[in-house]
Amino acid sequence: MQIKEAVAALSALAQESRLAVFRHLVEAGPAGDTPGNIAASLGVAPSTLSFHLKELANAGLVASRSASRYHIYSADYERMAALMTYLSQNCCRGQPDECLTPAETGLSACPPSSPCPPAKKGKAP
Amino acid sequence: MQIKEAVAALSALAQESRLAVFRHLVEAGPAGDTPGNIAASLGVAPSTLSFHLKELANAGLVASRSASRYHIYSADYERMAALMTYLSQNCCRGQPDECLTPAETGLSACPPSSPCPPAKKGKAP
DNA sequence: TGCATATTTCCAGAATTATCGAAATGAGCG
DNA sequence: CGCTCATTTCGATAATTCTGGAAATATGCA
Repeated sequence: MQIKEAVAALSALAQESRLAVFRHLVEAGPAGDTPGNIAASLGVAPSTLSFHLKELANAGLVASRSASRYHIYSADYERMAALMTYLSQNCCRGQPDECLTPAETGLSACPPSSPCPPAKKGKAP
Repeated sequence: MQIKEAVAALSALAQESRLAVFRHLVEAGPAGDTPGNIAASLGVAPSTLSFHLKELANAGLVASRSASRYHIYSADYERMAALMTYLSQNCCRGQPDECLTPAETGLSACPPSSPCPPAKKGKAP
């Protein structure tokens, strides 16, 4: 992922309505949901929701498909994971001892490209 | 983490200069860096950088401390990890079979609060 | 104390974004 | 073929954000 794509994805999520939409779709899972349902569920105008869905789609965070006369949007889990990887890339460079451990966060803060050794107990100066 | 905090953190990162600053600090590790160095390294005016650092600090993504006559900013890895956890919360609900596996991403897409079973091979409808 | 340097605050202008009503588009169904 | 409903596009307005120059503040040192 490149910085422009990352900014696009982060911008897409950096807005309360859109973050709510995205989380709604994350919870909906691969089955996704229709704009009508989402708009009703979040209480925004259909045109507003359409604007937000387009933003999310442009950022690659959601995908759409058609089923009968409905459109169905769903979250793109791979894109989400790619964004997370980008954010933590090169963490700990030169100071691996201080890197956050998976146990502390529930997530690995370091992707495979910059593996994170077990934390020791030293403190930063 | 609550939605307002998440939006604040995402907004802070959703800007090219600021994302570059944050990544610079992530690479710098716990040792951090001074505004002067960061501004020179990224080619932005000191006042502009100060504005961005304040945004990142308000979002809790960076911390600052003083050393001699310098200020030193550093990335807050825990906050970053909390944001990632928030983004993937409740993923797969009701459809765990489709959840992205750690092996596919290099990251666990599912935090401990909604553990992600091994993916099977079924496809979404 | 007073100077030098690092950093932040204040200000104003330019650019971008969020919102929703009204109108246009698209897809199925009778 | 034309109706109907779901969704998107258009347009206009309001609000927010990014930017850097100038001035203010802070810190250490002579």
